[in-house]
Amino acid sequence: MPKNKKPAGGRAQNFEPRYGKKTSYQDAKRRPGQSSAGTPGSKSPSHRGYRPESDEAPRKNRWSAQERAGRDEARGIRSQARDVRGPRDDRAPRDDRRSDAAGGRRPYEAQPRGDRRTFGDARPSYRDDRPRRDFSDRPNRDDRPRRDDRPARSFDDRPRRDDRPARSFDDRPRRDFGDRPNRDDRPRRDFGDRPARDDRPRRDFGDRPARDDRPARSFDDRPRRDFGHRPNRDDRPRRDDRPRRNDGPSRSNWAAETAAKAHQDHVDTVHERLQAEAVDAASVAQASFGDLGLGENIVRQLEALGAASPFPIQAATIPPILEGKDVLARGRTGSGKTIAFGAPLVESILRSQAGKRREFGRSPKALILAPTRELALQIDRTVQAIARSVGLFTTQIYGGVPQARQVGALKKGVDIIIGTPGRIEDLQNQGKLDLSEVQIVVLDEADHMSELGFLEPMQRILRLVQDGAQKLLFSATLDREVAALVDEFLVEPAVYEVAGESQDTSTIDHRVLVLDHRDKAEILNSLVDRDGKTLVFSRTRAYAEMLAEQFEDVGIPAVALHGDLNQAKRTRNLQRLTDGKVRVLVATDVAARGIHVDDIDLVVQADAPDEYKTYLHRSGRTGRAGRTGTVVTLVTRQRRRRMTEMLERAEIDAPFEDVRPGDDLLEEISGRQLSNVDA
DNA sequence: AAAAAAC
Repeated sequence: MPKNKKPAGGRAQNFEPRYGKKTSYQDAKRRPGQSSAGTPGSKSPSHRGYRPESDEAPRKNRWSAQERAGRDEARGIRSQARDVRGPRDDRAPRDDRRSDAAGGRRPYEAQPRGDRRTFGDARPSYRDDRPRRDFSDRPNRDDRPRRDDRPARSFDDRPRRDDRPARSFDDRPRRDFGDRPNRDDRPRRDFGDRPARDDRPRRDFGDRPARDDRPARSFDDRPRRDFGHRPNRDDRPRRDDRPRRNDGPSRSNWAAETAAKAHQDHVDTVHERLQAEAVDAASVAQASFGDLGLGENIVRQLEALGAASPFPIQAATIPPILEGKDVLARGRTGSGKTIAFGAPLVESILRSQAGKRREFGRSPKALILAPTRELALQIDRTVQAIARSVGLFTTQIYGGVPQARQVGALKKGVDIIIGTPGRIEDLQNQGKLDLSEVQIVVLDEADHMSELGFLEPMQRILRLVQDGAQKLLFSATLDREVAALVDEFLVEPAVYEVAGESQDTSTIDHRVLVLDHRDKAEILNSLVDRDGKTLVFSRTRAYAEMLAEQFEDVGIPAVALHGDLNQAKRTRNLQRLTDGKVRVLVATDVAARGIHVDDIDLVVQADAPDEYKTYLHRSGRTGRAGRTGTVVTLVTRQRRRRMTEMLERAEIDAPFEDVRPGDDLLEEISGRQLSNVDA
């Protein structure tokens, strides 16, 4: 494990910020349809709204870190080190807590479960241990005491909706492109006018001919392939200086791929650049965050977050980002990408604001975009902590929650916006968000943000930002798919990746179970009936929901995470897994990318993914920061061939094993992790 | 084809 030099600082991304004093503001969670709204929990165990008295006190912890952070943000409250649980020290103790709360491992049958969950929001019934769950939706009740201090906020913002001008996509700016012939040949066209071109060696637009042959963009081919034929070779001179390169296994793989699939075009260029820089990353691995150019406060905060010294991807990207370059970076899952862009972003904004007053109502100077709300929340947890260490403010702008709080924060003035495309565009169109002063834009999961449904919104947003703004694109699977954005918005981007990050050096153990469809349910039950945290992926929302119910039916506490749930439930269910209140989360691909939960040691793909990139991202929910983890993919016999091909594209070696209910193999997989006693 | 992202 070359790049995991400091697994110690490992979970840098999962720390929780210190929360300021909590306020009782909870309108975001209260739902109109909530039946018990306003009344205290029932004293009767049989009542749907039952809430044991003993829950009262501890209940406060129910608020998720992000909710609290968001609330504080809105109220402009400074954090006060009142952490109930330290940033990352909560991990160890949490396990213990878990076993208590969950009652330890129990066989399916053993689980006493009250009435079947009624589906609405509350499926409290079966979990004796967690009655308050239902209340989650209505936070108010519980913490009500606080209400006193703080007037409850009601959806005052709601009304605005009306005044809100409808968003019409028609007026989109991109029209300009009309003149560009490019779409087809798109990439180079732009560069033609751009001066950058000249100095920019890696762009091999010249050879682009490849494009032609490759009319359809296939996502299948991974990006790296490209490197093989990349013309860049020219700039390669650097390689000499950096020895690492050679060792980088990834390189050779790419070369091989390239040879096999030389049809790729411009993207290749980008990638090539990556390799070259990768060497650098390694060479600077010994540098400290301070050496890389970050200020004292930020360095101290990073340390508090568990990031004592920079990971390779961080060492590689921080300097160029501080220099103001546009950067493309690829670092495999769990390699510390959030800090890689978050820390230098804060440092840069800080420098640009040096000597200036923090004015009320100032427009945001940086924008960080993510594909899902959960990821946006998670990124904010890291970036907000860093930003606040130097007096800068962040706010989350994403959908599914009332706008009021977000708009309120914007009115006061924030420095960094972290959010999802839809709401950002929405508020911008309403005139409540001014992006004209944005100096740095980050696209996390950039390749995903360049896919069909995301590309146009991203283009519209980027066009609202001043031309000179710095652009940073990050992803574990960065490939040519980002070309559409790179070509239009980036100038001479530097590309980075960490050498040696091949799947061979991964800490993830991959296996494929071949089964009969009729045995699937039973086999899944066996796999998730374990002590460690398990993340199960399904292809559809309906199946995710169904599986969660199925697991609960056999006594295995489980929650679901997918787009059919309201944001409160999504946030809460993910938090439950993070807290360890449940050890099984069944999710759609909404949780495939970026989400970091410590200690997920088993990822089960109830439905095999269709794309190798999806496979890599889902797998990446485990084995983070050098930890070990297992990924099990269930396939029927008919799908073996497809699965084999996909694994090849992902460059993953995984044994295929036939399995039937009751096989020891299942126990081995499910029990092997963690403190298993059966072993 | 599904999922995600605004209301």
